[in-house]
Amino acid sequence: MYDRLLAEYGPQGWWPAETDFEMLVGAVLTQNTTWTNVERALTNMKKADALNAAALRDTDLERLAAMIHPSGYFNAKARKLRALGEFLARYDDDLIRLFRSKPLLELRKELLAVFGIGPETADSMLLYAGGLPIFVIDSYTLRVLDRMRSGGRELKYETAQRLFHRDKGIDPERHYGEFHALIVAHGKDTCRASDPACDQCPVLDMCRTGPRTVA
DNA sequence: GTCCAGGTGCACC
DNA sequence: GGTGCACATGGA
Repeated sequence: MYDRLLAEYGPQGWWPAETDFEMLVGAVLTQNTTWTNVERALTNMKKADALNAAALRDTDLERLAAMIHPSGYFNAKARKLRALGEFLARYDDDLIRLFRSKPLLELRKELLAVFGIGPETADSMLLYAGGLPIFVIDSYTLRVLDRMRSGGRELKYETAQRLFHRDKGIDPERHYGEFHALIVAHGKDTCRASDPACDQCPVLDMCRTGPRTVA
C-alpha cells in the first residue's frame, strides 16, 4: 500500500510547517477543515505576530478568533489554541524540553488531557513535531481500512493504529510520517465519503467493497 | 442547494 | 462505551 501510494503521489514531505510550533498550531486549526483555510488562518497569525506560545496565551480571545476565522469553528479553536499555549508554558514554551520530558505514551496521555487535543491531533504533534514513532489515524485512514476489510464492524482509532504499529514491514522512523501523508493525498484524490462502493479506485485496487484477501 | 474537509468536547443513555 | 449534536468557513 505504501509503495503504491508513493509511486502514485510522490513524497509528500509532511508536515507543511516552517517550525515545530507552527506545526502544533496547524494541527489544531486543521481539525475537520481544509488545509487551504488553515493556511489563511496561519498567514493572519503571522501578520499579527501571533504565531508564538506567548501570543496564544495573551491575545484577546476575540482577536484570536478573528485571525483564525477562515479555518472555521473559530471560537472553539481560539479556546483550543489558548489551552495549547497554557500547556506549553509548563515547559517554558520549549518544544524540545516537552518532547524529551517523558516516555511517548505518557506524553500522549498528557496531550490528550489538553482541551482541544484529541487522538489524531496528539499523535500528529508527537510524530511531526516531536519526531516520535507513533502512527496517525484520520478519517481517510479509517475509511480506506474499512474498505479493505470485508464488511463487518468499523475500526476504532486505537485498533487501526495497532495495525500499523505491529506491521514489521513499516519502519517508524522512515515511513510513519510519509505514509500518513500519502493516505491523506489518496483520500483527497479519490474515495469520496459518499461513494460507499469505491470500486473504481485506480491506485489501490484493494480499496473496494466485496471479498478481500487483505487482513 | 448539497456535500465535504487531515476532529473534538460534551451531554445523554 | 456508544451515540448524537454543536462547532463554522470555503470549495467542489
